[in-house]
Amino acid sequence: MKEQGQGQELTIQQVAEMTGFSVHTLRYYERIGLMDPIPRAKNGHRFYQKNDFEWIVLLARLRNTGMPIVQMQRFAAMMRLGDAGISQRRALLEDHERMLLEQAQEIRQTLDLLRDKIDYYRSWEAEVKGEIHEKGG
Amino acid sequence: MKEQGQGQELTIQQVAEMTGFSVHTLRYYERIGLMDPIPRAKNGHRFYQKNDFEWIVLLARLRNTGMPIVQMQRFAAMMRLGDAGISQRRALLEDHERMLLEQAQEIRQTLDLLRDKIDYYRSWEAEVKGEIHEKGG
DNA sequence: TTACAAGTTTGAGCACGCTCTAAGTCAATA
DNA sequence: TATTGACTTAGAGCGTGCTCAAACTTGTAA
Repeated sequence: MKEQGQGQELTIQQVAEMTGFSVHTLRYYERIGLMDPIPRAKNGHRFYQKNDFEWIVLLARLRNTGMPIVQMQRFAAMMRLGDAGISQRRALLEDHERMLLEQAQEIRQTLDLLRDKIDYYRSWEAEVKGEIHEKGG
Repeated sequence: MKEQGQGQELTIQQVAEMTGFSVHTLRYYERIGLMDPIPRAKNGHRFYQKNDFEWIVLLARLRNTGMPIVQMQRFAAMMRLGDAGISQRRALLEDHERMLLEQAQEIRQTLDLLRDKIDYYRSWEAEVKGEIHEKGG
């Protein structure tokens, strides 16, 4: 029995490979309420559907950009509220958007600094090499 | 005795305020070798000089952009090598540069996604509001 | 039918990066 | 002289986010 329904199911391994989460982490996230309970096959194994997968991809993006678990839990809770949670969900995403803009600026400034230093090291290396060359003949 | 030398010294408090690190963290960083030992006044209090301060600002940028402590320790060790450490230092900074470029891309993609969702929520909110308005008269 | 691979659960363990505590020193002020 | 406040040290403690361990079930392949 390789397929359970319309053949759209993914095993936990497959989801792990596709999202970058470990299987441990996927189970952990389900445990702490970041996902609704994933449907199980008769043998107890999870099978993930398309909409589960898309939710996990969203979680991955949020997590990879530094959203704390507790905030993702709040977001998941708002999802369960349906209409009643829309404004809160928007507010939470707008908060994260602001965070990312700040993060992006810090990265830009640090990239500028790094490039200055790298250039400086490069010229220093050239100089040292030049001296060695002179010394060496 | 408010000033110790040319009046360029900073207390640990001042450095903390200026860099965003806590005084605890500044002492911790010194302990674990991220900074050379900071000179002390007769009473044992640290006084930070301009070059100490600049090094700490660099540490702050690296840390704020996600460089792990152990990598900063390697970088600090390379500083102590002088000329011999230049190429390694450049390589380490180039590694971090690459990391930041990836991070920046992840942020851009996530910002796109967030904006889509925020727009979607906004239109959803307008719709729900509209229905309430109709119902309410 | 025996072995193996892939999954399950609950709970413990761990790496990282601080953060705090306790006990003490010192200089300035009331 | 007593108190206050900012600092010192060494070491313990803690929050976050996984990550692993142990014991078990199930389905497939030899």
